[in-house]
Amino acid sequence: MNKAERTKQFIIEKAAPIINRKGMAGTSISDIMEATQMAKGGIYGNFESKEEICALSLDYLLERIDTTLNHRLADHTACKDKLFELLEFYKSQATAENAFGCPMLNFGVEADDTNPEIKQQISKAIAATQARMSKLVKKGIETGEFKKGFDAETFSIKAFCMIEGAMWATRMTGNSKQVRVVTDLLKKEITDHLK
Amino acid sequence: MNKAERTKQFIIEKAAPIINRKGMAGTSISDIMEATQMAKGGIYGNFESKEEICALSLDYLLERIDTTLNHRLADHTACKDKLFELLEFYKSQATAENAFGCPMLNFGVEADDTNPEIKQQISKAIAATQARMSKLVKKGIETGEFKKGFDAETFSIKAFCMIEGAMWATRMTGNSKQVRVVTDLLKKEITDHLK
DNA sequence: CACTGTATAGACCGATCGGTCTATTATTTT
DNA sequence: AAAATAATAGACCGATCGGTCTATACAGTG
Repeated sequence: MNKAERTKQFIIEKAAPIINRKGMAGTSISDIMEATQMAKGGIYGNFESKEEICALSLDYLLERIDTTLNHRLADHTACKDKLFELLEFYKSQATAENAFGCPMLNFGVEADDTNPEIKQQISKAIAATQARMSKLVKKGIETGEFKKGFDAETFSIKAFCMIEGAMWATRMTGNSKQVRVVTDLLKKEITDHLK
Repeated sequence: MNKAERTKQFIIEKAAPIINRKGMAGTSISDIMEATQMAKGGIYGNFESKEEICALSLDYLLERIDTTLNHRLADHTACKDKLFELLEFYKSQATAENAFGCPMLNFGVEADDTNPEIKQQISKAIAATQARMSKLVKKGIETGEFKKGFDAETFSIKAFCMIEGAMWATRMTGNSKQVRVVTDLLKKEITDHLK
């Protein structure tokens, strides 16, 4: 990584959490200047536009979640344990002090009706997230861990929607009950499908 | 309603859908000027600030959903039918051409971490929405329509999170499957709890 | 119809927006 | 170390932001 690439990465790492928190329209270049302690020319020497910074920030946030999740799931062998770990991860994200909501939801809600490119990024991320869960269920069936009646696709859609909705509701109401009820229900459903 | 009140209402009715679509930060006064065909002085003669317009727009959107839902539910007597109608309403909102996502979600995501007043409005709306479902389940148990084991609070939390998540996911992916799967699952759960 | 008070238009304000450009400073390469 | 190249600072740009103010137009009342 040469200087330019390192600087680019540095700016994205500083900008991404701010954009996730304040939104794309709500974040100004001066916010990013302040966070990076760089002048405007320094920023624009590395990016074409604010839009590009937003898109790359979203990529960065999504990738970070993906790798974190990959590492955590690798600690377990049983599909049930992997699914449980996944649920715990999202639950912790909803209540964590330093987390400011799911980037998919945050960027997606703003991009809807205004930014087709970002919307496309989100659409892919949703598919990938649901596919991860679906694969875990399917693999669990293959290995004989889960009953054959466990519908992978239905479960992954349901679980995804419930988790996203619950993380948001918990943040809004300041009440962790929402996410707790949801993760408990999903855990029970997984357990019920164990052989 | 005198002139001032009528004008105020008129502005909110024009502004609310725009703000719901483009966001609070993403909507400018000039957008509202264009939609209302009024000059800046005309707008600011009726409101103190853009913030006030946003807050009142949110109130308007929430109330409109509330009254629409009240009317629709009044068409049915059985709690099961009321719950089904409620699910159908949300489903139609997710796929409707003229709807631009749930105002609770749209405003809430943006207000999180930046606008405590709006966040408070959303928090109350979430509680009211869940309470509506919870009451329908409880009433159904009282009237002997539902089995006693139907947990009203758990169901309302789960259903709410699933619906919000699914409406959003359907809008993002452009695939109505998300909301279809979710409403079907919830309908099945309701049916399963019929005596 | 005239009078009076309210409501609106639109010029105007300073601040800030995203973005550009050049002089200067770092970093590489020789 | 010197020369060549890449990267940054910050003044600057026009456009637009939210918001104010006053002259004018309108509505409601006698």
